[in-house]
Amino acid sequence: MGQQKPTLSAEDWADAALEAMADGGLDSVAVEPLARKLGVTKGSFYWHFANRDSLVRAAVERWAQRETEQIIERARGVKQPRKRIQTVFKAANGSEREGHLYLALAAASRDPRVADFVHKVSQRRLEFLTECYEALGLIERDARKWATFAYSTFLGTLQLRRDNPSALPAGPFFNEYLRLLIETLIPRPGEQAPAASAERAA
Amino acid sequence: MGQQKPTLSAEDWADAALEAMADGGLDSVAVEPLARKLGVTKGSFYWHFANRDSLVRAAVERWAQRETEQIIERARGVKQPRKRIQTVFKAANGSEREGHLYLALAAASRDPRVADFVHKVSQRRLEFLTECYEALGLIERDARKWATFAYSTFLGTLQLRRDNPSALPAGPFFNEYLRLLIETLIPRPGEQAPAASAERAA
DNA sequence: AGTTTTCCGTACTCTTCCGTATGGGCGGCT
DNA sequence: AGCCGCCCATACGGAAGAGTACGGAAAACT
Repeated sequence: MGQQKPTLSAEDWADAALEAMADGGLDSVAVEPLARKLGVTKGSFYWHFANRDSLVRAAVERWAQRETEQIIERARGVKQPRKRIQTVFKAANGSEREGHLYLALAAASRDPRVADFVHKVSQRRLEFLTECYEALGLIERDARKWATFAYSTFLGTLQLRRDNPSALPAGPFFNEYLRLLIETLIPRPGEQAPAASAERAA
Repeated sequence: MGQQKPTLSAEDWADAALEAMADGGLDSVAVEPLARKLGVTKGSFYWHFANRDSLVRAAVERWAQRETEQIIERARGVKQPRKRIQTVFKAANGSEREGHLYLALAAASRDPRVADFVHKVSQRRLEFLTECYEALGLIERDARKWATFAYSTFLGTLQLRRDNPSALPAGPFFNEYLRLLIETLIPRPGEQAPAASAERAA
C-alpha cells in the first residue's frame, strides 16, 4: 500500500486535517492525534506550522481552492446550459467524500476561520448556477430564484444521504430520482415554464 | 429578566445542553462551561446526571421528542393535504433556532448517541410528508419521491440560511420565493402532474 | 427539635491537548 | 571531513475539562 514518504510536507498535514474534519468536525483537527495518525510526533507539525490555527486556515483555504475551481471547471466545458446544470448535479452527487467534507465545514461556519470560505464557495456555486439558468433564457431575477432552489435541493440531498441514507432511493432508482429532480428543477425554455413568474389559470 | 430559580432540574441542564449545541456543536456541551452559564458548579451537575454521556443522551432524546410530536401536530389539524404541506413548510422555515439545532445535531450524526435520533426525526418527517402526498392522489412510489424531494429542499434552505443568508431573498421576497418552492414541489392533483412518473411528449 | 433528603460548593486527581525548548539524525554542499 | 539546514523526537509546562470525594446549607419530613 502507500509507501512511507521519507518526509512530510505542509500539504500532507493539511490533507490529513481535512480528512479529520470530514469525519469528526473541526474540533477533531487536533495536532497530536493527527501526528499519531501520520506516524510522527508534534515535533514535525510545529516545524511546518506555527500553531493549530495556521493548520486550520491552510486546510480550509486548500479546500476552498479545490472546491471553487475543480468542480465548476468540470462543467464549464459543456455547451448546452441544460446539460451543464445536469453535469453539476451529477458531479456534486458523485463524490461522497467531498459532500461529507462540505457538510462538516458548513457545520463549523460559526468559526470565523471557516465562515468566509464556506460563504465564498456557496456563493461561487450559486453564481455559476445562476449563469446557467440565465443561459437557459431566464431573466436574472428568476434565474437567481431557480439557482437557489436547485442548490438548496442539492444541499439537502447531500445531508439526507449522510443522516438517513435509507430514505434515498437505492441503486438504479436513485438515477430515476435524480431525473425527477432535474426535470423539475430545470424549467423548459420554450414551454410554459411552471410558475416562472407566478401566474397560473385556475 | 428571568428570575433565578431556587434549584435546577435535570431538564434545565438538558435545555442548556441543547442551547449550547445550537451554537457550538456537540463538542461544546461541556459540564463546566454549562455550569458557569447556569451560575452553579459541577457539584450540581453530578447530582442530576451520572456523567456527561447521560446529559448528551437526555438532551438529544428531549429534542427528538419535541421535534417528532410538536411540529407535526401543528400541521395535522389542517384538512386539505395541499394546505397541510404548506403549513409544514412555513412552520419549519419559521423557527430559526430549531433549524440551527437540527443542523447541529445532524452534523454530529456520526456520534452513536445522536445518530439514531436524527435518523428517527427525519424518518418521521418523511413519512408524514409522504402521507400528505398520498392524500394528494399520488401512488406511494411517487409520493415518497416527492416527499424526499421536498424535504431535501427544506433541509438545504435551512443550511443556506445559516451559511449564506444573503443568498436567500430578503424580507417580502422570501415569501415569493417560498411560493415558487411550494408551487413546484406540490404537483397539482388533476392537472398534468409534471413528470409524476416520467413520460413527457417531446 | 432532630433527622433525613435535596441540592450544590470545594478541592482534589487524571487525561488530553496546545505550545515551547532543545537536541539529534541525516543528506547536501564545500 | 566538516558544516549547515531540513525534519523530526523528546521532554517539559500549562490550560481545560471529566470524574470523585467530601462537606455543608437549607428545606422537608416526622
